[in-house]
Amino acid sequence: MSTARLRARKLSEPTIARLPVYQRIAEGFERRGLSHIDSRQIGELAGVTATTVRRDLAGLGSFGTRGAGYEVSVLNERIAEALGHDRNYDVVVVGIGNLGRALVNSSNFLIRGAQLADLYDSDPEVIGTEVAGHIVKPLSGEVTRATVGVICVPPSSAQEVADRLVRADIHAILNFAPQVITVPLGTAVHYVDFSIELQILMYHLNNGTGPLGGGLLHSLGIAASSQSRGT
Amino acid sequence: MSTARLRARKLSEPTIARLPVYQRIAEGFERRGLSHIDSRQIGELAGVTATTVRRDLAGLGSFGTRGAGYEVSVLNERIAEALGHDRNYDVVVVGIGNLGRALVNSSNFLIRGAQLADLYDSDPEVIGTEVAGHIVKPLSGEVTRATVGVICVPPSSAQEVADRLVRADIHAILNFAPQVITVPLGTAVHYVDFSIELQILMYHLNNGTGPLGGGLLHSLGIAASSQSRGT
DNA sequence: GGATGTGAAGTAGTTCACAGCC
DNA sequence: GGCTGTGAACTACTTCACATCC
Repeated sequence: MSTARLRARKLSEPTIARLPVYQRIAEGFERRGLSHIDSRQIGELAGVTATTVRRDLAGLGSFGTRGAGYEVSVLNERIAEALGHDRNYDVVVVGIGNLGRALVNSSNFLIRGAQLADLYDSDPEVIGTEVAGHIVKPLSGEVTRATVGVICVPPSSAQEVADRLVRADIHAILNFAPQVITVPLGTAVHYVDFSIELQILMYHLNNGTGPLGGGLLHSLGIAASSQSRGT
Repeated sequence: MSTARLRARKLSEPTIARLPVYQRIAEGFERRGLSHIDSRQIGELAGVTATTVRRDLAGLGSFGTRGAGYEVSVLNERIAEALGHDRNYDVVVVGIGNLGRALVNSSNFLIRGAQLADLYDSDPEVIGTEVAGHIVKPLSGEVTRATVGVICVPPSSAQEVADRLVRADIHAILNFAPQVITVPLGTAVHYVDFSIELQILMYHLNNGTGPLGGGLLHSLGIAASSQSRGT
């Protein structure tokens, strides 16, 4: 592996959260047939300064061209590498209600490097139906071995589902249920809560000048990710 | 001026993003009939240190009791105030597909201070049906005056919908479509992108020790909002 | 000329450590 | 005893400014 060195670099959390944004921008340029992009353009679209973009990208190795910017195909490639998109992780989704359907049908959710392995639900009406090209399986059975498990069930059954995923030897969980779940040491849980962004918006509305009243065209809030210890 | 509420205090962005998490934890304690909670407990459940919790809460005024912690009802109240939950903002949702339905039916999305005003869709099959107690209106008509507009349509029509919301004098937009939209100065747009959290998870999987490989019980990531390309 | 990449400076956020109070 | 609230120290992140290279 000649590219092993890229793995070794440790990127800061804010940087990691911005890379997917840059990548989407680069993909847009690529679709439009543009071959180059510079840090100022990325910054404007991403809502951050050009300097921040350059710092972030410098962390992936120096692949920009002075005077010309970044080649979009290379940019895409480097970000994909950095984020582990060359890996093809299997993703299982549990809970095929509105949210689960929205996710698996989204052009956006399953990006390169993540592939849908299986869908599970407990509702007999849903089991056996086809969603996003997959037959929904009963939750009662065995869960496929996969890398990432996504929980889209109501909060009341989130913990039960988490336990099941853990039993299936899944060590990375993305939890969309508004419910704190506990898992054994060595398993990662990330929580996604779309009400938080609404609440942040409300805070700023309520307080006049935030990052938005300030007259900016748009504001960018970045994921804060952290961890806790438990039982 | 000092009679005014805690409004005046300016909270840091990371603090604002954590408050909704603390609030959910406090609500959980309240439901379980517990009257007090301390910073260490909140920290463990939220995935941050006890010191961070105390700093954050100190920003809302000193309402803890030394030796005993925080009274959950007071804690809830203070956070609600700080986030502007006493305001009752009207929220309109455009795009009643899977995602729109998931949002409006979620116990979680519409929190105190935000109330659903109207739902819109362009699909004749959907218009006129009842969702979450509201009759879905045609997007072709006039959009109700509201405080916050939520976009849940496919990326290709996101800009068009944004224009319409702006015309309806809405100055705060929450965009779930993976598409950068441009709005006039003075309008705030927050982006929610649930693939980002998955990508962060993948990065850490790929790199072994992240905030998760470190052997922690679980990590807490907060929904990311971001920005991508436009036009 | 024009844009990257990066030391140096500046700013924001977190953690330490402990005084203060219950 | 226990836990809050906070100055002080520390760490992380961002921005400035410019040397560097195409």
